Amino acid sequence: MLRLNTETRKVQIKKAVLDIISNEGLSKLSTKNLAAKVGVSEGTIYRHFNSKKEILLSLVEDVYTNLVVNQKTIIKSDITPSIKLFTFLCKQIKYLINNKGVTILLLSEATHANDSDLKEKLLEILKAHKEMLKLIVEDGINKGMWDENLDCDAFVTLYMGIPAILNIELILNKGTFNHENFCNKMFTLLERILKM
Amino acid sequence: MLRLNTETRKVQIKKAVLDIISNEGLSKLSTKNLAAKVGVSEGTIYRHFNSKKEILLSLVEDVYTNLVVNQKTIIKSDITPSIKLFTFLCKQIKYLINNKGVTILLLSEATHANDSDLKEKLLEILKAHKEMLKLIVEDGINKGMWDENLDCDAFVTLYMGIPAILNIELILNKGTFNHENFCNKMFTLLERILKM
DNA sequence: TACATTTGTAAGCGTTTACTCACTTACTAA
DNA sequence: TTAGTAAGTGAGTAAACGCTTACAAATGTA
Repeated sequence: MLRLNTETRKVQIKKAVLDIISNEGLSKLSTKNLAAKVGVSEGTIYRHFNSKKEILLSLVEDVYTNLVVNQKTIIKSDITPSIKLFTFLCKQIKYLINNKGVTILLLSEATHANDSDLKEKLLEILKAHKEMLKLIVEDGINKGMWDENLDCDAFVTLYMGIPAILNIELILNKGTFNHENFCNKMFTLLERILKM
Repeated sequence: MLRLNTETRKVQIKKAVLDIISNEGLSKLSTKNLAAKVGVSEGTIYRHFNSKKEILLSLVEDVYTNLVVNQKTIIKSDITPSIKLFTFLCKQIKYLINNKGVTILLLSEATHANDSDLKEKLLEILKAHKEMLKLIVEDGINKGMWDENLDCDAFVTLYMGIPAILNIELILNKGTFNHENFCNKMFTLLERILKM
């Protein structure tokens, strides 16, 4: 009977959640399936979390920390808007590829989660991304590098489509998909919109 | 006891499916909930379809007919590539707004449906859209209207992000979202990419 | 060593799931 | 009028769902 402390188990459980979501889909995320994936009994899951919903909430909390807080350091850094945008895109795509389940949570559950707490948190993450991106674009315009006539909000919306379509692209180009290549191509197109 | 023929009921049931998906989410699409929405008993659902899966398959078949086949008429029509692209975008967005559940099916289920038949059909619709769009772009390039150095595939990928992010935008801009405005804004950005 | 605390388990709880079936009701055509 | 058929019903199924609990085993501390 292997015994691990609750912090270690919590990490294991949340990792297993993302694993199940990305490989089997949200509908297969049952507590039974989850326990099996971690390698413990169902009771053990409830030793460390009070409910299934609490697991997802904790997971989304982690996403906020790892993705949003991390991205904020890019905004603050002292680099050109162009490199900022490129770095922002690359970091985001890299994170979402390494945590595929997150994209599904963000885009499926945010639109109609049963639980409004979870939905609110997920929308917060999306809004935070849009705001950060807007800061980068406005910075570039103010510095006279990008077109001041650009519709900033529209650009941000179009940008957000990139993470939204990522999972589909991963399936359609299975095998040949290249992370860096993808980022470069998307950035090239974005630059064409921004340029004066 | 209201009696309707099977064709009428099938239409009702599939409409109810989209209704539930867009208003309550995929997880609430139970046969019990579905029967209640249609206003019949659960047994009646199984009088017209053999399984829940069969309902979804038939629904996706309809989407292919109504969306893909319809879009093909745009490709064949005798208008400039620019207007073709705009019409293509508008028709697609309009359809997805009127059938919100379709977007969720297309993008959530296509990535990890349990049923591979359904997944395959959904991916087919996505591929068909990409191919049609590619034809429009290549036409524009060949006619010397758009930049020949453009990465066609990358453009198509970026475009597909628009329907992918649509549902999120509908929630984030609830109340103020305007269909025509959205299409115009997105098209303006796309044109900036395409221009020489 | 003694004992409290933390972690893990197996069995089982009530509810919901997709689906079935024996039966009833409405329509159609001979 | 009657017989055949298509459509609808309500009670039921086994399996899966999220979750609980009584108890056992490992660990920390005295």
